Amino acid sequence: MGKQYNAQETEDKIRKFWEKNKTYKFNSKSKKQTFSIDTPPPYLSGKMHIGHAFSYSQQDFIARFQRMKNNVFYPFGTDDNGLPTERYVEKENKIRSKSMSRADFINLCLKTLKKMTPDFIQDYKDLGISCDYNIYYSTIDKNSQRVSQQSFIDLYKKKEIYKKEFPTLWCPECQTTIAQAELEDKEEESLFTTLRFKADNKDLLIATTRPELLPACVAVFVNPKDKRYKNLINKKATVPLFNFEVPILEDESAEIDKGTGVLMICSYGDKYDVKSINRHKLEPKLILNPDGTLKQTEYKGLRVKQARKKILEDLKENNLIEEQKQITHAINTHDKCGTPIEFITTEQWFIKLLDKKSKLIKQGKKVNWYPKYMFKRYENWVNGLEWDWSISRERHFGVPIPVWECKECNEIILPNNEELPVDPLQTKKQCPKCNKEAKGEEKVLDTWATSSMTPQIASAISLSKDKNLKIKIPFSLRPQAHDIIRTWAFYTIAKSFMHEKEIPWEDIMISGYVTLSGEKMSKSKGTGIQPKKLLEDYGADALRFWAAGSKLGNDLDYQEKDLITGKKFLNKLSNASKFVFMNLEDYKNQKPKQLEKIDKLFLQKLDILVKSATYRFETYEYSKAKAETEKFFWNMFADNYMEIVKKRIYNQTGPKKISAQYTLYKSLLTILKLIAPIMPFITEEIYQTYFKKTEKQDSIHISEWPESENLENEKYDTTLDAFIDVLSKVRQAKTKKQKSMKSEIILTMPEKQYEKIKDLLQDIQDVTNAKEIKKGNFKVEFVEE
RNA sequence: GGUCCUAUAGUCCAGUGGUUAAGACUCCUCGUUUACACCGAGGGAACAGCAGUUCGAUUCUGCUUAGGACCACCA
Repeated sequence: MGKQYNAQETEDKIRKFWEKNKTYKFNSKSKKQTFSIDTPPPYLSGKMHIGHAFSYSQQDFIARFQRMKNNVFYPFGTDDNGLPTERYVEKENKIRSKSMSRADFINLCLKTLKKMTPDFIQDYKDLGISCDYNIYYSTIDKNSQRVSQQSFIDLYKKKEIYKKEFPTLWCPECQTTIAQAELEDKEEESLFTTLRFKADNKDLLIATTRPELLPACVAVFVNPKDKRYKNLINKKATVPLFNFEVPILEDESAEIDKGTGVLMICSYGDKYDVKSINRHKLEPKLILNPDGTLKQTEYKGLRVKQARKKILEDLKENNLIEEQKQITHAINTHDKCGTPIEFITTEQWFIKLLDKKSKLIKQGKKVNWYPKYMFKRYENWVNGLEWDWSISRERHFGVPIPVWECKECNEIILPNNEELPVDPLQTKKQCPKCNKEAKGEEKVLDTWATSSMTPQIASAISLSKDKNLKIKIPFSLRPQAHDIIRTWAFYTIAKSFMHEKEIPWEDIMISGYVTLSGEKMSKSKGTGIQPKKLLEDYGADALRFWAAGSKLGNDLDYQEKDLITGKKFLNKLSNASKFVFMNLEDYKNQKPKQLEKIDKLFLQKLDILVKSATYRFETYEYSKAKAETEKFFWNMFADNYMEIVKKRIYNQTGPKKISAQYTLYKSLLTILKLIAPIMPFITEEIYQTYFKKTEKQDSIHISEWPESENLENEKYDTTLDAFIDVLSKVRQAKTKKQKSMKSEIILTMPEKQYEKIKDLLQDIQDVTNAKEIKKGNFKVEFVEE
């Protein structure tokens, strides 16, 4: 090592060392307790994002800490299921998925994924994420498909799954059902038009933003308390332009002062319509095709927006518009493509959720949330659920729904466990009842239906590698970001509850976001910050150092200066280690019979740090562990202790020197271990360079976490604090006089102070370069040359 | 509109019912070359506002303001 620490070079070397030694391989024979982590599988799309670097670093801090205490099960997966992958593969291969068979398209996806996966995973390895990459799954691989299909079959048998024709949230762009969790608000400009309906030969004014749904109008609502319309109740209204009659009904949900107080119910404009139509048992008029075009009338074939425009023109021509104004309002869109959603009646598969809301909240409560308040978000979401989980998707790429339906008697046929994973479009089945051929289900499962099984998937993978190895549910930990509490965390809890009657993990840690000048980073903002570039410029340790800068769950502003600080820390650590071992050449790794008092006091301080840092890591407060260790190292160890022992090390021989050497060795090793989870590369480098020959373990990351020596009963000795106080005063005096720290002095201190540190007089003399120490009023005199 | 989070130097970020309110970057002064100028010593600089609880509030409570997240509304 030179004077300056070269992160890039070292990290490259260390990375290879870990790979060669299989440092992070899960040890199935270990007698230690297993700490199992339900690693988030990232979407395999493009390069690693700074947000990923942030949250994966945070979970890795915990994984590495636990690895030094327990046996860590830390798999790695990629989420290759679903629309983003489908889109990516279509683009990459310049094809349309619907123009080929499902099996062919899945194969193409798998081929494309295989090509890009290694590069993608490399980013995580470069960051030092310490997964066992051999315990790898893709959410579309055979094992995942099997687990996912088993889940479907199990829930079907438990009568938790049903099929129903129902107006569901529909994306006309992706042409598939979506779940409530996939909705995203979007502000949109819209025309708010007040139309002239007719009732009792008079105008009945109704406002709407969706005139294209006029042909689907099935009723008009007014509030029973609304005096204006009382006489119209149960009469008929005529729909403008289309000239058919609909009933005027009273409904308490109609708000008197909203719009004109009258509203039209169409099939279906929004979920309010869906509910209203059900409540009043009205016959829906379905006018939308799955591709978002209109069915009937002369507007047939027009897309929603085109139809709206045309109908408005025609309304205007016929003088049926009373008023029109521009408004902005929020509309629900599909989070994957931003297309406004519609309600379209199709036959879909559902998992029952609404019947177990309170039980799911109870399950959520059993999980330890870090930070605690994140549970509220879970609870709010579950309380707000309005639909069961629609799990079928009209897509090509995904886990096939493993059922056949008899064409004759509609009997549902399930596959046997040995057949899984199965594609019902590839395998033919006959109805056991009527012997007729059954039709394979064409739909695939919602991606969350599969990724909500990650504990079971990872567990199955490990079992396939080692027959004796069953990773139990609940896992120890789920790490994830807060934006997917309502999806990933929620669905996983729901699935484990329905399958195992268990919580999926004991703890859940939720990381915050990376912000830029206080604002949330978004893909649209582009953000020129690429982890890859940062790794090249500053190294993974520095990036991780930054990621350890905010407490769990908090957002953190990205600032380049924090990486510079990290880099400085690396340099300091590297240099301090160099100093220590320069002075340990004649040290035989022996514990001295008698420790010098100041060494003992210093080790006591170190012990307090160990205790605190351990507690911090155990409760996921890695940022505090890091801050405390960082401060101790720089201030206590480097600036104070090292200065204090310099002279003794240089000039003394025998027990006094050995005591200092022992203390330096032990404290440096301890500090390295405490900071190793945060900065794995440099700590490994120092360990390999200096400690390896005397320490047993091959890698610092599988070495024992430092034990605190249980000083509870021992009273804390404040002598060292008093000592440092004196030292600090002397330094102050030297600075004021603009003298060198090495300048020789005569030190006078009060009786009380003198008595307090009387066992450490030699040390204070050494570190302050005092020629003489006297009692009296505090005074620093300089010895002139 | 509802729920939740956040508010500390120019910037980022700790922490506390009584503290000289910590650290980093920046700024100023000085020092230093047998670990380190990516250094050392020292200095300057902060508890959003208003009320309440309290002997005492930056810390607890309420409100206000600002920012953020999630949800709802979208006639």
